[in-house]
Amino acid sequence: MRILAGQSATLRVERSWTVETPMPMETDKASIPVVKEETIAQPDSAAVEIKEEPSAAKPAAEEKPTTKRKRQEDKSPAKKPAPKKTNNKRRIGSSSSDSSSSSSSDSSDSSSSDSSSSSSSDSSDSDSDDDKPIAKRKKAEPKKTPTKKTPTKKTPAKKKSEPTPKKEAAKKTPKKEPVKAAKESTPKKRSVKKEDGETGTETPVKKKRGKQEEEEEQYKWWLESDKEDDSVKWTSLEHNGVLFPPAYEPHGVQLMYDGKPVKLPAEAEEMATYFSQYLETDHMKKPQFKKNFFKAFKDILSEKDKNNKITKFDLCDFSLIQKHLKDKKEERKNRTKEEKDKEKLEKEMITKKYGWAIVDGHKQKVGNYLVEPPGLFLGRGDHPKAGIPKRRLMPEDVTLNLSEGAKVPECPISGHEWGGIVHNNNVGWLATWKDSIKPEAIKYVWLGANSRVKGKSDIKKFSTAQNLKKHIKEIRETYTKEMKDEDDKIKQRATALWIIDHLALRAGNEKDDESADTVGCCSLRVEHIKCTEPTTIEGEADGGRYYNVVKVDKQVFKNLKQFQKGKEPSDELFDQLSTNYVNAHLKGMMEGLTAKVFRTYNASITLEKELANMKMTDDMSVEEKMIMYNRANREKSVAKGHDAQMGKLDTVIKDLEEQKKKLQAHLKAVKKGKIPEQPDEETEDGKKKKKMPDDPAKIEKQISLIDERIAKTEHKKTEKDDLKTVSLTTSKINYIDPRISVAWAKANDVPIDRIFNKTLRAKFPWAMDVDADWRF
DNA sequence: ACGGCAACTTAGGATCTGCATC
DNA sequence: GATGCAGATCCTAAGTTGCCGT
Repeated sequence: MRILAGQSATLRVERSWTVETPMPMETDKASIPVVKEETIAQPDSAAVEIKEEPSAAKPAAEEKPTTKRKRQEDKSPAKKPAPKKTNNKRRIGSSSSDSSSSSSSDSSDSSSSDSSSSSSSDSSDSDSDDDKPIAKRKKAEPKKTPTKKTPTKKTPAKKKSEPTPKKEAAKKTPKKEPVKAAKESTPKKRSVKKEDGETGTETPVKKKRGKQEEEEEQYKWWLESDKEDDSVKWTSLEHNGVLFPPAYEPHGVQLMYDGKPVKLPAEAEEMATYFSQYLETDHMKKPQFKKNFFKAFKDILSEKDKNNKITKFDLCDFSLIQKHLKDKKEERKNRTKEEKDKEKLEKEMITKKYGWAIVDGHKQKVGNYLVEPPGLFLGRGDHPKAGIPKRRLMPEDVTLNLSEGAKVPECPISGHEWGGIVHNNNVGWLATWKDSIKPEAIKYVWLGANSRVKGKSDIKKFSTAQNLKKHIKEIRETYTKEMKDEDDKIKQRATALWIIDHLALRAGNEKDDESADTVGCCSLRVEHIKCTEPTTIEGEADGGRYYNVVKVDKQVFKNLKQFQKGKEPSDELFDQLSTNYVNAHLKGMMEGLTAKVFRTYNASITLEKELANMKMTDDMSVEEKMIMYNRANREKSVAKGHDAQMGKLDTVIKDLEEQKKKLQAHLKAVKKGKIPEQPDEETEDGKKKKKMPDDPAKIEKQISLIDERIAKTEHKKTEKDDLKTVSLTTSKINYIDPRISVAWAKANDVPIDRIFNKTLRAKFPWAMDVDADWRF
């Protein structure tokens, strides 16, 4: 099992966060051991043992059938597809007008471009500035339950996991919200936008293209006063649906089975092809992956050919297909400029069509508009379902969400129909479907990270974290006190909170055994915590175990011991807790507070503190200032300790050392006059292993070469350790309030683009306006 | 008060890109 | 030009949380 990722990061982090914590946990690794025992506690959080998974086969088997079944059902389109009702004509086509793809690349939206040509689009941009009003303006007509009804999610339909497609709505009653929405926006007009465009009338006036192109780029939604109800995500939504990957084109390359070429049926060939692309990856090290794949492969083979003879994985040789894939890749790399340009153009056309949605009159980027292509499931860790083929999605699998009046996008695959159309403005997704491998998993197409909907929720996240600042003292005092409560449940809760606060462990929901085995706070098991003497070493990562020692205060130490007492290693440490329970309690202490808020809060407050600690002087160059900034950030990212890249270096070193040992042994033998037999071996990736030379001098030379490489790798490792900016991006994206960095940059005259890359800037446009003295 | 599902966020591997180097 | 990298970006698995029904 793996401990939740976040956690590991946490550990180190803690150090920095110390400041704020009531009980300072100073400690650096070094110090740890020294501390007096009682105080110290060292929960090792994470020991991770990789556990082997249950038999892979079984899940696979079941899965498949399901899929199939599902497919059939889907067929029924259910739902009335198009509520189109009124007018609406499509803007769709038009929008595509030209526009620049280029723009797209740039941050926000380049929407402007299009304006020129198509009416529709332009309108959008122009709107941006002024339009806000526009959007709201009319809307009237659909009055009826327009959006309202939307709320119905398809939910009702589904009852349990029935594959039943969506039936849309069961109409759940619209909750009141919708109502509200409706009334508020009295004037609303629905998708005015398009109309405008089409008509070309009024709106255009103001839009006047000219500059607009440039200005429009930004729709400053964060400046809008928003009294609107949070639960209503839009009043009008139009988009062009989703894109499906092209159908599989058989290449005819054969599989070698037991030394003989076999022509595979297209379906099997497709599956074999997906598998072949992973031949040289770590996925091959997971037996489960191969097992699951092969089971599915055999099934499809026997379905297509009653006399299928391919039954043993070990007799399959995919190298021809692999070779073919490599050739194709090579070919792609060598495309001529014209070919590349042509492709680029095609891509732009596609983006133009699918990459945008019109939300309340504003053109906003869509996230992943391409539905997940078929392929093998790549679970992380030792996932029991790794390697199972994900089936190809068809329009029938997909439900779209758009305005009631909006035009329903044409189904991109002829002869097929959308699985359903809903009008739910209480949710932010544009399209959804069920995962074929994990039926309980639902996939979505969302608006882009820089869209209003996503941005608003980001702001909300950070303001909740800011709010925690006001309550943290009391919360900490409370749980510190409660750690001594006689009621075990409260005691557990308090202890868990301590862990969540200090270690940034995730909440830790329950999971079934069909999932990867990871744990978070509430699902920690007795075996994960080891309360040892102070001498334990910290941060030892080897093999599959992640080991970490953290100093905790006396009470926590005592409590953990108590909770472990009398339990089996596999028992839950906090047997009385559930994430629901813990979150409910948190909510009682502060509105909107949940376990994950602590991570955001701690990460943000720490950065702000670290930045404040950096002594900045006016004569520093930007470069020097950046060093300071990175150092402040590092305090946190360092927490990560061994990350993937470091792990890789470790592996390299280990491999080299092993090789060295072998050579040394070989050398010894040779010197003694016996030359050992060296069987033909194959390395994992199927390449022939080179035999070791029998000449002592050569062997020695090889050894010294290896020594050199080891030294080099070690050096690299140190360097990396030092810089460790790793995952900085992640924290910037997810946890740290961007305004902290922006304010710092302004205060120190550092250009924003030195701190935030393009993606970040696009994601946080709302943070760019803060003043230099803004404080979290 | 709980469990399950839907919706949404976050993490981290896979891929792509641009750039430095050989 | 081919290579190798690292950072940016894409993609989607795997979390969390709210809500709703029982």
